[in-house]
Amino acid sequence: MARPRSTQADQAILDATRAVLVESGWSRLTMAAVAARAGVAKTTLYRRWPGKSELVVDAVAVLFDELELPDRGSLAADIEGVVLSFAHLLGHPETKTSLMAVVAESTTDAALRGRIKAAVVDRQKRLVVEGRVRAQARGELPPDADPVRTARSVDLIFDVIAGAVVHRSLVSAESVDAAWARRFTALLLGGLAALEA
Amino acid sequence: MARPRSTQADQAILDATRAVLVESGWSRLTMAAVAARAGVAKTTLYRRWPGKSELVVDAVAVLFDELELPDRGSLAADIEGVVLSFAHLLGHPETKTSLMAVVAESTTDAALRGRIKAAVVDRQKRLVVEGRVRAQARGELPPDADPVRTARSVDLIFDVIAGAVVHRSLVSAESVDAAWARRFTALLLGGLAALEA
DNA sequence: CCATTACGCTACGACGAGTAGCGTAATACA
DNA sequence: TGTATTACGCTACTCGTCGTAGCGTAATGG
Repeated sequence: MARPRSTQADQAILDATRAVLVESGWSRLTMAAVAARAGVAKTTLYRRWPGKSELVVDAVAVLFDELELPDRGSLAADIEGVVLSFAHLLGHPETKTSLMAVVAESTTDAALRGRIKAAVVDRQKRLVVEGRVRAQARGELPPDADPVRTARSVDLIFDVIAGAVVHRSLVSAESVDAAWARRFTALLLGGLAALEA
Repeated sequence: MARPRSTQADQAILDATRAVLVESGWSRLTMAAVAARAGVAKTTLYRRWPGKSELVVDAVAVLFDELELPDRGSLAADIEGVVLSFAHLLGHPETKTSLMAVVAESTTDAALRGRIKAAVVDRQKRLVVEGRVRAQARGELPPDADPVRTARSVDLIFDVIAGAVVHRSLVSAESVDAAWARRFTALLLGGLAALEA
């Protein structure tokens, strides 16, 4: 029975966060700058988010939603495709910077860890599930037997794909190009065959 | 023709950095605290390292040197072993916190990226090379043919192993236990067979 | 013994996180 | 159409940390 929060302000703040992130990177992103850019008071930010990390997680999570899995005709082509689009996404400064920054913060903050898991990790596992279903329809993979076993496989594959791409591009600091994607896919496909056997 | 820098102070500073890291984590690690713990003046830190990130990279790099690859009799057992010891290392707060923190910083700092690559990544690739040589001696893998191809394989395998373990334990926030290591190893071995074929 | 450099110390400026308090605007509900 | 209730903007503030300046002192090579 009172004034509700402006959803318009929410949107403006998240947009502004991404914009400032692109320009300044994580370390030089200040709450004051976000507030100014969004056209709201700094206090409004703190009324909605506990701090910088949480704000950035929410602002960045949607960026990963642009990842899709168009049907490229074979499991191999699908994997190569998603590897390359994930790498492309990680090429954007605001994505890599903020993803790593919030992951780093999360190592000493359990609540933040949960937020990342819900907003990014669990949301993107859909890609693995989708690719799997499609491959099964094509007859490239056997149908699911045990649901527990299936869930474990999805988790494993997700960590292998996402982990390898992130590690190569951000830690090893080497480019994820078509040639690398092809070799990685060959490795993964061979592994999948062994796993399902 | 003058007073040289105290190497003893260098050591004390690096030790202190690790100690403070354990107690406070990255975000609450202050240069003042490190200086106090090391028994030196804060200015002495800045005379040697440009900032916090560079100091922490140097302090943490040596932690990864404790990783070894004892001969467990088979390639599968060797991989499982190194996966588990890497996961164990990442279990220590100071390792995971500082590794992620410096990687995050490196996304906007090319010099730091180079420092990490030299001090951590390139140093630890020895593990992959060693496991590979050992497996070849056992006849589990074919001998090297093309050196370029070999180098690419080493890079790929390194990113897959390190990436998957880091991603699972730090991003997905799930534990890397013996069961997971076994499944991951099965996947990787299957992939290696396909890669070498 | 002397020039040179490192070191410890104190003090300081700059900046950003996060909070408090107040007046005002917007909305649900009666 | 009021009226209670809550969001909002604004200003001002505390607090902590980074990074630097300047100075006197200690250690070392020649």
